Amino acid sequence: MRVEDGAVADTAEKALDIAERLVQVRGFNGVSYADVAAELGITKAALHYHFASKAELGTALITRYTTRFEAALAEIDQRINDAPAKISAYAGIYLNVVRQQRMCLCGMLAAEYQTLPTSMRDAVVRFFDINETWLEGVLKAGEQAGTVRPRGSTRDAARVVISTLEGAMLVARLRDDPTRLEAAKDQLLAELS
Amino acid sequence: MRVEDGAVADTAEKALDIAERLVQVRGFNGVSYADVAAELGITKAALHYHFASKAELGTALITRYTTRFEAALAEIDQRINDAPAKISAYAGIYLNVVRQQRMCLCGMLAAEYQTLPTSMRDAVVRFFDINETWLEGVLKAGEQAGTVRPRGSTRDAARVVISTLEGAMLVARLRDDPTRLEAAKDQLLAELS
DNA sequence: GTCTATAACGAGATAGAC
DNA sequence: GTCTATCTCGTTATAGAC
Repeated sequence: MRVEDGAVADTAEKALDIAERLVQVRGFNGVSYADVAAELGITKAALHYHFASKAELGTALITRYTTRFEAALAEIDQRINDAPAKISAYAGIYLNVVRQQRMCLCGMLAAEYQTLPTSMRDAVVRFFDINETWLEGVLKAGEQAGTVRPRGSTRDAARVVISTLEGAMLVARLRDDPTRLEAAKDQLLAELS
Repeated sequence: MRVEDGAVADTAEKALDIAERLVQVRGFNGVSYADVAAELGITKAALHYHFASKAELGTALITRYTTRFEAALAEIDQRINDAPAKISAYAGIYLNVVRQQRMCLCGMLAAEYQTLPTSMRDAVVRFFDINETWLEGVLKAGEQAGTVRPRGSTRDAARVVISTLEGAMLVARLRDDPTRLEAAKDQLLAELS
C-alpha cells in the first residue's frame, strides 16, 4: 500500500473491470468467459487460470464491488454530517451508475438470485445488509438531530430508500432516462423531511 | 367468449403458464425450452411447434401478462373510486406476486433488457407505459378530489410508485420477506396523503 | 400435435505444451 | 501466465416420420 503500485492493474483486476461492466449491463447469465476473455485479449483458458470457475469470478466481483461501496459510504461519513445531505450523496452513487447505462451489480444479481451459486447469493445478501445498516444509522442520527423525520421505523425507512433507488435504476435503464432516478431521489428526500 | 370454453387450457396456454412462472423466478436467460417442455410433459420439438422461437415465446409471455394486468387495473377502476384505495389495491397486485416468491415478469425482463430481442423489448416498455399512464390518471383524479397530494408532478409521482414497488420486490425476494413490500406500500400511501 | 433424431453452436472447464 | 486443443454438456432450432 505505498507509492509503488502505480496503477499497473494486473490481468485479474482488468478481467474484473470488464466482467463487472458486462454483468451490470447484461446480467450474470448473459455474460460468458468468452465475452470477458475476448475483450481482455486473452483466451478462455487463460481466464480460467485467474478464476477457476464462473462462481469464483462472480463472488470476486461482488466482494470487490461491496468493498468499493463501503469505501464510498465511509467517504460520505467523513465528508458530510447532515443526514439529508448524506442520503442525497448516497442516491448520487446510484445516479452515477445509471448514467453509465448500467444497473447496480447487486440489484442485477438480485434479479438472477435463484440461479446463482450459494457463495454468490450470500455475498449479494451481505451487500444489501451493509447498505441497510448504514442507511439506518444515518436515519437514526438524523432523527436525533432533528434533520430527518422518517414516517415509520428507521429500519423500514432505510429499506424503502434502497428499494426505491434500485427499482428506479431498473426502470430508468429501459429508456436510458436518468431523470427517473432524480425524481425518485427528490421524492425520498422530500418525504424524509 | 361464451360458456363453452370450460377451462380446457390447451397446450400453448399451459406452456405459457409454466414459462411465466419459471421466468419470474429464474429470468428469461435462466429458462430453456427443455425446462418448459419437461414440466409440460412434451418434447422440446413439440414446444417449438407452438412457439417457433424463444423470442416468440417471450413476446407471447409479455403480451398475455400485460393483458391480464390491464384487466386487473380495469377491475380496480370499476370496484374502487377512492384514489388511495386504488393505489393500495395496485400495490396489492405486486404483493401477491412476491408472496408466490416471484418477481414481476416485466421487472425481471427489465433487468435482462439488454439481452432481449427487439420484439420483447418493445413489449416490456409498453407494459411500463400502461402502468405509468394508469397511475398518473389515478393520481390526477385523486388530486382533484383532494384525496391525494403528490409532491411533484403526477407523472413523476406515478413513476416513483412503480419504481418503489418493483425495487421492493427485487429486494424482498432475496430473503423471501413480503413485509418489505408492505413497508414500501405503507410509505407510498403515507407520502401521497 | 407430438415424436425421434440430429444439426449447429456456445457454454464452462481441463490437459498439457510453451 | 498464456497458449492450443479438446471434452462434455446444454442450448436453440430443424427435418421428417407417425
